[in-house]
Amino acid sequence: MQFGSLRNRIITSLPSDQRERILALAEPLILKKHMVLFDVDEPITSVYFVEDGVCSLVSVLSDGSAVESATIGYEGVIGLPVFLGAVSMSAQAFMQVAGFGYRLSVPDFQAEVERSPELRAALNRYTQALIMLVSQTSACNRRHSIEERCARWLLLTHDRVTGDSFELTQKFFALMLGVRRATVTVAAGKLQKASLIRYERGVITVLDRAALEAASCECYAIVRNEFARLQGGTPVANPMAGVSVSEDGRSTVADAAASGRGRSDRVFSPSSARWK
Amino acid sequence: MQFGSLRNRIITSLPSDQRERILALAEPLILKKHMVLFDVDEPITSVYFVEDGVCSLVSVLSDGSAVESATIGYEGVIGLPVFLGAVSMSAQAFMQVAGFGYRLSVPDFQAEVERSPELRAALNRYTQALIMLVSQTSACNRRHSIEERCARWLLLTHDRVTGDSFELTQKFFALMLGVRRATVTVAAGKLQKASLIRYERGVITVLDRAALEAASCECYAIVRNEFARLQGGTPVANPMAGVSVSEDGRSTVADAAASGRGRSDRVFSPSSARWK
DNA sequence: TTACATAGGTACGATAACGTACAATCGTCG
DNA sequence: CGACGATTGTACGTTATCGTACCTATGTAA
Repeated sequence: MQFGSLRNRIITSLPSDQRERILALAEPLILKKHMVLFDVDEPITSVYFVEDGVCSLVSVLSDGSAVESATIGYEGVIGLPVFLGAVSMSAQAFMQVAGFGYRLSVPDFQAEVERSPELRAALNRYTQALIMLVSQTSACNRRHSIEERCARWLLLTHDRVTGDSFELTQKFFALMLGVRRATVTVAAGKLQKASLIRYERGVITVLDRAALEAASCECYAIVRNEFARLQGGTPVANPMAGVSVSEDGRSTVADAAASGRGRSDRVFSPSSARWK
Repeated sequence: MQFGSLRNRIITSLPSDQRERILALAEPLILKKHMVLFDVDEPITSVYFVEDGVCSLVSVLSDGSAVESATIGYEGVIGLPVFLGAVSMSAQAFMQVAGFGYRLSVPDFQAEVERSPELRAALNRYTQALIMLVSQTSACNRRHSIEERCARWLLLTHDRVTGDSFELTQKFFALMLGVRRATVTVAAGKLQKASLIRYERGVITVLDRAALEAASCECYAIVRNEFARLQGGTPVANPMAGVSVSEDGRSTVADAAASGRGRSDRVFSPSSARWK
């Protein structure tokens, strides 16, 4: 991946004249490892269109710990709060895996948003995708095992970087997943022993992507499919089809809980509480 | 709270002519308990402005379990995916605590969005608030104890309903927090023994709000303050100030992790990795 | 009045992840 | 070259929460 081979999905979705106008205004720059693109409650001064690499959006807790709520790569943009009318956010965005991208000053960005309905539409769709990503990650963090979440995270990252290797120490991996480093060592160790990945002093290599997908929870596929649907990639059959909603398409979580069948029950009942 | 005493923050933020136009188009309706406002991957046909009660946005997992990623009340709207250019979402929205609100058909809603910059701005700000809520909830779900999360959830709900009592069985409470019902029984039992709440056959009563705030994690205050900041309520000093960011205002989570000090370290180091 | 479903309380062994600590290896820099 | 920091691997006792089951109380409907 080199400068010039544009792949940022927001920018590439624009008509060519707008694309070129933005690129003329934007400053291409290397996004170094751990570079902070915006910080907790500090004014956002630039908006970044990632081309390569992975940026982590993390929520910081008062005990000093932090948990990743989203990863952002070439499919998105860093600085959405500006688009949404805020000047800052109670979260931090920093580069987890180094790469590069384009930087636009907030005034330039706002001017482009103002004059381009296509840009607004692309940002709106990305916002929707981000909400879905953060929601799914939230549920995943609560219910899925470390090993599944490791695999999910590696897949999301692999999708966003060039090649099969990227820099990531277990310390940062643990930070992202909200667990101890030692927990990551064990979980990633299992993936390593099964030859799905290789880990060596801060560099991780994906060896068997298909097996990694099998080792991950459904969250990866759900997220990938939603992004494809919203950004026009290749949609894949939703893995939740036939599971979360029964054949009549009217069943609900509320019903499943209300009807007294537990969370491991895979078939929901027909709805009765549903609004008529 | 009666029909007529408008308090939905999106609608009340609009100029009076627009407010009345929307209310003329909208259908007031009772939002019954467990009514499903939109469902996983099903087309969203109406947008709801909540006036009273609480709607839960939940992610459904393939084992049939579900976890709440956001609560929505009079401060927001159900159907944001439509505003953001999607027709459905891989999540379910259903009334957790009954109430009432206004319903707008998707075409009417889209027409209003089209002609009102103020509505778009309000929806944008709410979208930003929602992203922050979901992110914070995600981190909270991963790191905070059940008791803290119980308290947080009760406070968020208490803010959105009329009076100090509302209907909520432990089964649904557990569903929201992503834990077993028995776990909620124990955690809520502690809050009850301490006289912070009272629990009786599906009705929960907040007895000591101040103590409940003390029992909750910081997430409640962070979320409340961010909503106030974005929607023009009464901002309160951010409880994270001085914790997540050191005096020079340039410290980062990345640095805290990179510098070898653990997650329980409350002071972050000055930044060196930060972009220059 | 009886039967039944719903709601909440409790128990108990199982287990995933925790906090902490320490050792081994490797790279870098004085 | 030698010291030190960074990275990974491993261990051990602890703890929060799990899965499951069972009991009681209460409201509701036959």
